[in-house]
Amino acid sequence: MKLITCGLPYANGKAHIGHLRTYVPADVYVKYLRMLGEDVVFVCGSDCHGTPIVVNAEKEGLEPKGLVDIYHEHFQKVFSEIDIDFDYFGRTDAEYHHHRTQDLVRRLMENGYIYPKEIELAYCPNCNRFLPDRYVEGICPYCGAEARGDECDQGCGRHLEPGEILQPRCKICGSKAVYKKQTHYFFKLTEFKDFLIDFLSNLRGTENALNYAKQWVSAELKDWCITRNLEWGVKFPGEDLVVYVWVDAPIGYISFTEKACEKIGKKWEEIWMAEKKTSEIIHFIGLDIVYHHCIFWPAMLKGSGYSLPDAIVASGMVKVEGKTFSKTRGYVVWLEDDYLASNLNTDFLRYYLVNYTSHQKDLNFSWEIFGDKVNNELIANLGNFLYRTTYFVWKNIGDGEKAELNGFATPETIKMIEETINKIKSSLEVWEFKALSDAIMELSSYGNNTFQHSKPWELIKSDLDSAKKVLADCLQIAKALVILCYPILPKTMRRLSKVFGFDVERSKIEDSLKVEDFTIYKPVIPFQKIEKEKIEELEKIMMERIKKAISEERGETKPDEEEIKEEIKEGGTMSETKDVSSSEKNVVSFEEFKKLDLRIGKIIKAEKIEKSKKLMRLEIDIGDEVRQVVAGIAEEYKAEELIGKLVPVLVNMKPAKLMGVESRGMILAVDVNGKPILLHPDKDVKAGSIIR
RNA sequence: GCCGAGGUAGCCUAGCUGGUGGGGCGACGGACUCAUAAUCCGUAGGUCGCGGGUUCAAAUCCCGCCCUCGGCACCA
Repeated sequence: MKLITCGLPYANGKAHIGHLRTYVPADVYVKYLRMLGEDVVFVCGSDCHGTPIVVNAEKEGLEPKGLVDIYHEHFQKVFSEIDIDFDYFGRTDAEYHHHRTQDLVRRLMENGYIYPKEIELAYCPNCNRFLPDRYVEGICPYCGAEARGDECDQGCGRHLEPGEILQPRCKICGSKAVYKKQTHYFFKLTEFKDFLIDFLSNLRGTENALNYAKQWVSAELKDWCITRNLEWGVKFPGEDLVVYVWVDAPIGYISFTEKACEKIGKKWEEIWMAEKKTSEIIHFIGLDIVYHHCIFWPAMLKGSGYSLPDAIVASGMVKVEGKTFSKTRGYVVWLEDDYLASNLNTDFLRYYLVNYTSHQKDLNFSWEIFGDKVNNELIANLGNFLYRTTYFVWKNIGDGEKAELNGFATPETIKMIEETINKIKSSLEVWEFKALSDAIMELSSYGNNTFQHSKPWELIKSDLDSAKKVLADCLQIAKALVILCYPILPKTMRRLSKVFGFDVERSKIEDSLKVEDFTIYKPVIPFQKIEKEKIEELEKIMMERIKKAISEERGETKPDEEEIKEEIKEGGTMSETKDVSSSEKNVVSFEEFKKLDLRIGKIIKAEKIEKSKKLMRLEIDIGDEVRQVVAGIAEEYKAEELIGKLVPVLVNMKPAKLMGVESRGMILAVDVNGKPILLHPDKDVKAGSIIR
């Protein structure tokens, strides 16, 4: 038995193309395994806990559950329309999931892997409560950017542990938060280091995932705070706390498997209980959650006696129109509002996602390429062959109802199909769905070739027997294609299998090799071609969204269409192209220059920042005030020699924090191979003198 | 800066135990008409990121460098 899972969608926003980048290949994989006779369980579900959901629900005037209901239903609907057929699509706020989570946590406690520790947490005196990570805003201790309590989302992107953030403020009322002590619980991740190194060396999956994970484990591991102050979530046993959402979310793989097995009559213990395990566990995830699946998750499972995953398959990132996927910047394709609303065949999208590039690589989604691929590959090659073959037989051999062809395929044809099947099998082993679908398209091409060169339209007039021979070969290929394409194009192939008088959903791969007589019922046109206008319409929708996002970002000027097209062509974001050098554009207007507040400052105090290699804390007199500036010059200059020196200062530099020290301004220096050389005015001038 | 993954015709890619660089899409020309102007045949298009080296022979091995993407790090 094999268990296949997909990373859980967070029930806080709508489904977009990024989700499908993982789910479609996983579904394709599952459908092939089933056709190959494997016993498969396929599960997924909504990730329902965590602060963002609580915050958003509050914003919408809903209970968390109410918000989750909306998105849970949305995801289910979208997945079923796109023929992603999970055996069970659960939700982590369900009772059975809480039960499983608590069981796992208890086992970890019993085995001594969880310990309490008093930590300082942000507390809002005004709201009179502890602030969960996402309710806190402040300064990232690593890069100095504005950050959320759990993650430096604007700056360096680092995960922040509770209590790490500097200058915390309450996100709800905006007032300054204070630190208060409270006991939380930690998972001894550090004890699993050796285990993880060993585990990862045996883990299968895509290299993109495994390489990352190995890199992380060999670096420093920290114990992991697994409790939070929140009402919404799985109660931590014996405390008025909730387990961290990243602890309970993956446990959904277990709890959803239980429900799935209940439904289809299998034993979930054979999958998930270490001592009873007889099955394989394969996780399909996005590249962004490799850390959780390759580090936290196996350690949790190991520590609690559950089974370990056998393979982690990570899909590459999604780009939209050549740009990094971004909901806020408008580079996104919404499944319901964009794709499903367009009434395009959902199989088209499945084909694109599977066939554009290797599963591990970044996938670029562009409506223009989409239209080209569908019209020129899917329809012109595959669709055309299926239709021309079945239609020709039905029209020339049949009696209006159906056509019965006495004729059998030749061994050469069977061999060709066999080769295709072998390619499919070997591609599945390494999760290469592009190679797989290319092999199928090759078979279709071979079919077109056979048809074209044998000229049945001429033979039928002179030599009916020869014509039938040719047609039998073509029909065999066509029927094989219906079967072999089904996992990728389920909707279409279900329809087409009826033309051949069988149900492809119940077929096995080997059925495509079965040589038999054919009966063809009235053919259907496999795919509807995509009109140019449709593509333009969809491009326009995206364009409008990007335009809106840019104007929101800029605050005023609205970019025109040409500008965006230009920008898509060039690559690089709007803001990047604005100030990044590209010969002509690399010209600064006087207006722009005026924005810089450059002055001469006098260094009145200097001291090296402890524990830092390069950083120097400076106090600089800039005329009307004394500024604290951090500069990376400690390797080149000693504190004593800096006192009294006049240096150029960019006064209105965005403030930042470095090594926990605030820096308000930036001193200018010459860069010689990365080493700073300070600049001094030619004559002695007053501190605060303007530079221009 | 460090660590990964990459850089092969306009785009997606195969080839990476070394031996005259394959395929698909697009472009161009032709053939055909059963077919959703689909198909089939042919042509053009590549300094295989750059520079060295090993070798009779390198996209393929070694060294250095550049660029892209992702992760990490004390960029101000």
